[in-house]
Order: sequence, then structure tokens, then C-alpha cells
Amino acid sequence: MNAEETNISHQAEEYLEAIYRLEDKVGYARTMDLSRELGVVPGSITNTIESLERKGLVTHEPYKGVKLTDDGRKIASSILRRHRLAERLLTDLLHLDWSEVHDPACELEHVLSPEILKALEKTLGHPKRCPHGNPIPTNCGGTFEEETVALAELDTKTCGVIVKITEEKAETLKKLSRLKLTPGERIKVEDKTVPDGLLTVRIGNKTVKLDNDVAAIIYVKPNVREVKD
Amino acid sequence: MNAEETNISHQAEEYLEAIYRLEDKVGYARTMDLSRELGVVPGSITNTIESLERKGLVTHEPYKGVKLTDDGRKIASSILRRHRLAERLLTDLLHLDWSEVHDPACELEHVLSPEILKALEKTLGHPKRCPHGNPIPTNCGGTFEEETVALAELDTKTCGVIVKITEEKAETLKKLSRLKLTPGERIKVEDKTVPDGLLTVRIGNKTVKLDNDVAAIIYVKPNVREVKD
DNA sequence: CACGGAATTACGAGCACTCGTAAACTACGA
DNA sequence: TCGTAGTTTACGAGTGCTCGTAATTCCGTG
Repeated sequence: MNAEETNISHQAEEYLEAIYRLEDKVGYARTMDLSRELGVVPGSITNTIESLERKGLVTHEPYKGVKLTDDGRKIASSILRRHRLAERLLTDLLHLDWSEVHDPACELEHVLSPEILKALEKTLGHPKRCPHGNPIPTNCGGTFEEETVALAELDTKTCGVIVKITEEKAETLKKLSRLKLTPGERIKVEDKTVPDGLLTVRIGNKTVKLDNDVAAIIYVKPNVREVKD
Repeated sequence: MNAEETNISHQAEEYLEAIYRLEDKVGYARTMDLSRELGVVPGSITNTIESLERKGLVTHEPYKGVKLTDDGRKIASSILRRHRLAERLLTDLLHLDWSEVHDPACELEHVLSPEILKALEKTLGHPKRCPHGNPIPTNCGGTFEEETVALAELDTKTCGVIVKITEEKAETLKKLSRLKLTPGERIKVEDKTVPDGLLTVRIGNKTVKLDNDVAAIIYVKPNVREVKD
């Protein structure tokens, strides 16, 4: 059935996942980005990328960037799928907070067999998004992306519903969780004129100030009252 | 907090788990048993055992057998705990059949953090046994063992309730599952006089013949109508 | 066109592990 | 006392992977 030896190490899976995420977010994956993302020195990145290229999972144009091949994208989206379903397992079934499920899901994603995944997806009711609001790739590798805009780019005095948070650092998420800045919540930009990159928003019945870098990872669907799952 | 470096590889965890199971079942763990259990040549077993001994996890009396130390037992029971809770996750929450959860649980057991485990146990309602009926070690390492007897040793014409199945080979379990020979079911020995190591039992409204080696891994609580969880 | 940041190359090295082999040894029952 | 199954010993070896270093090369910009 499967001609090629798909012998991917866990670490290689992490590489593919990171590339996928970066392509998703900024359209390309550069050495430096991967280096930062994975906590590995640039030289090592290039080396490992080369080995992934030998396996036909990425194409690498020197000094241009890395792109997933079809095979690579298939694997990467499968990993992301496992990752995000694992996150929903942790939130929906084990009732952990959405801000603390990313790291454990990084471990789980490597041990979820297709059979488990199938059962998991069925139990969860075929969710479309992970707890952070990012889309869960389908079994065939497709994703449906909601049209959203970064909170930082929303006009003053406009409302929207938080759709997704595009960063997974534990402490950032914990902060957002405490402020109830959660996917699905209604949010309104009160003031953008404050100097020093601060943004005033209304969430629930509270008003909070946000750093611009935080406002850059929160994506919102503007001018709607709610977002269907 | 923890003085010692607890740096156990996954494979070493499998060793400890196997030793624990064997001690439980027959009271000791010999090289050959481990060799069979783990699919590794006897010489290698002794080698690895020696490294476990250096870590203070087992004691090894040459030509006598291996025993877990207190430290080793602590780790082993924690692994078994993770393993069996993982199995219940798969059966109770993901609705997989109890006959097919052992192998995936072998993978899961290595990535279940204490936090996940705690949430899992709470969600499951603090179960006392795995889907095969074997006791789940508590957080402190204790277990409560039901008093049971092997089906093979039950007298003719006596009834009992299946408490546990003490083997985890997928095909054996699948066979039992198909026959509804499941923990919790009432069973009655109809006939033991058949030659050739066959045993006739009544389960549900059917009568089936069992090999003696199968009857040896089914443990029963005799003369009761049901077993509490 | 020179400069600085980014990327690449070509190593090496370490590691941690795991397992197998083959030869010697022990225990234990016949 | 002997034989055999079980066990230990002492190696080696592969292997697979991952990462860092350091020197070089490329690219775009001023």
C-alpha cells in the first residue's frame, strides 16, 4: 500500500510541525524562525532540513527558505491534527484548562494511532478547532480557515469575537486565560491611541490594557456576535 | 525535593513493568521469563538488569532471580498505574473494546504526566481496576487484591464471576471478548472431565469449551453473583 | 561596493541505548 | 556424578539521531 519507508523520528515530526505552522502564519519558513521556534542553533537547522529533504518531505532553496512537499505536508498536517485533537481530549474529556494543554499534547501527538484518533474524533463530535481556536486538519489534510483579523488591526470602537490564539507559550496563554480572553468571547476595542503600544479592550464587563505583541496573536472575527463551532 | 536523578528510559520502564507483573503473578522474575516477555535474548536481559541494579531499582541474586527494590517498585507501580489508567481512558472515554487497548496503552503510559493522570483519574471516577480486571496501583503504590481463583481450579458445577484476565496478548483477548468472557460476567463450570485439557463452561446462555491454558489466565471469584467495582 | 545579518557547509562528537554473540558457569534433578 | 537447561560474563557493535562549532558564503541595503 505504502511504497516508501515512513520512518520519521519524533524530533523530525517536530520540525515538520514547526514548518507547517510557520508556512501557515507567515507563508514561509526561514532558518532563523525555525531556530527560534525549536531552540536549536541555525547550523543544525540547515543540517536537519537537509536530511528531511533527502527523505523528500521538504524542498529547500538555499537562502530562500523551506517548503513542505506534498508528502511532507501530509505528514505535518497529520501531526498537527493529532496535536490538536489531543488538546481537545485534554480540555473536553479531562477538563484541563485550554491554557495548559499545549505542552502535554506535544507528547501525546506522537503516540496517537489512527485507531485511537478515529475513536477520539468520534467521541469529541468531530470538532473543527483546537481549544485555542486553530483549525484541526481533516483526515485528508484539508483545513477550513475562518476569515479573521488580528486584534491589533481592529478599528477603535468595533466589536468582534475571538476566534483563535496563534501562539502556544504556556505563560502567555495562562495570562490570557486569567483575563478570560478566550476563543468564543466577545471583545471590543476601546482605545488604540494610548502610546507605548498599549491597547485598551473591553472583555466581558472588564476593561484591560494589552501589549501590542499580545494583540498580534489574538485573531478576531469582526462585527459578529458569535462564532459557530 | 528529589535527591536522585530519576532518568529512566522508556525501555527500562518496560523492564520494570515486566518484573512487577511477574513478581505479582509468580512471585519472582527469572531471566527466561523476562526474555520471553520482552522478546530479548537472555544474555541481554542480564545485562540490562545489571544496569537497573546499578541504578538501585532492582536487586539481582545471580541464578536466583530479580526483585524490585523499594525505589524500583515505586517506579514500576507508577508505570502500571499509568498503563491501566490509560487503558480505562481508551475503554471508558473513547469506547474502544477492552481487548484492544493494551498495546496502545503501552505507548501512552510513557507520556502521561502527573497532572494529566490526576485529571484522568478524577474524570474516570477513581476506578480500582483496569478493563482486564487487574488492580490499578494507587498513587502511593498500594494495591488491593481481590481474592480469586483460576478458572482452571474451580470445581465442576460451581459458579463465579470473572474478576480478571492476567494476560494481555491481543489475539487471546480478542477471542475472549468475542465469547463475552469479560470481567464482571457470571460463569459456571459445567464439565472438567473432558480429556485433552478442555473445560466446558457456561457463559451467558451459551456453552463453550476452553483450553486449559486459557482457563489458567482467567481468574474468578467463586460463589458470588456479582463483583462490585 | 562594502557591510552586516542571515544562511550554509562540513565537520565532529557525543550519547545513550540496546541488543546480540559466544563462551563459561551454575543449579538441580536423574 | 553427569547432563542439561538456565544463567552469567564480557565484549562489541551498530545505529540513529541530534546538536554544536567554526569557517565560509550569500543577500539585500545603504
